[in-house]
Amino acid sequence: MDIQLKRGLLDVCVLSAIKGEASYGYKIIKDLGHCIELSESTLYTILKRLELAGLLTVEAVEHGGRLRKYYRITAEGTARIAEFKREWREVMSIYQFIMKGDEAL
Amino acid sequence: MDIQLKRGLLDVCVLSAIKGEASYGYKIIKDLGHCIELSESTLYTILKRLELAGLLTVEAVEHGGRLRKYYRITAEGTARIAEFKREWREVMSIYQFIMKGDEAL
DNA sequence: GCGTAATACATCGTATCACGAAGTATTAGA
DNA sequence: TCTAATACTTCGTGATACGATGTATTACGC
Repeated sequence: MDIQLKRGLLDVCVLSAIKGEASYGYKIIKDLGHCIELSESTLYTILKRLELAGLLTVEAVEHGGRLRKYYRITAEGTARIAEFKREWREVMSIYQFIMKGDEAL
Repeated sequence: MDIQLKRGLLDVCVLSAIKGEASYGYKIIKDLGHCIELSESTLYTILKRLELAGLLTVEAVEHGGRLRKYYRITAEGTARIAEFKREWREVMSIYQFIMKGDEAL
């Protein structure tokens, strides 16, 4: 799918992927793979950005001799999802505009 | 609204604004203003990009002593809108994923 | 035992793109 | 006469998705 179209969705997708329970990079990619594909470099960039913004927290955990970073959503992160939900109404009205005059919406 | 969220919409919005009849920059901004705001620098950048991509054609017309560039959608431009329509199904399924587990969708 | 895939995270450079700032020019109205 | 509206252009910047590449360990097939 179009990269530009993904841009506004990715951050919130990642937040949504950890909103239930803490998760880690590799798992997030697998979980999201069903509906939206993203590369590792993209994900880790996003995770770092979201951490800096305070939307999630990180906790490194030893797992089978390997390091695993668990990401947990914060209250700000949850608020971001709620904000997205509000913005979505605007997005839909733009979609309506684009489709205006088109048969079979 | 969030810039990232706008990104995937802007090009198609502009195409949609000229899909009925040819229009020019200043008018497109006014027409789109109802549902999505964009600055002049943004619009003219988009118009040039869409022209280079063959999604629209330009025709300069003298109007009241001033130059006015009329933009007209091409078959490729119309196809782009149709493609967007198809992509939108994917976007909606991503939206469903984000909202999953949320009361009151 | 050995090679390969899977797991797991990180960094760098690049291309795309929306936008503010600033500029040019004309016309209409206060 | 000054300002606002009309109309288009260019430049620089910051944000960001991604491919390429690198590092390490574990698990599995042969």
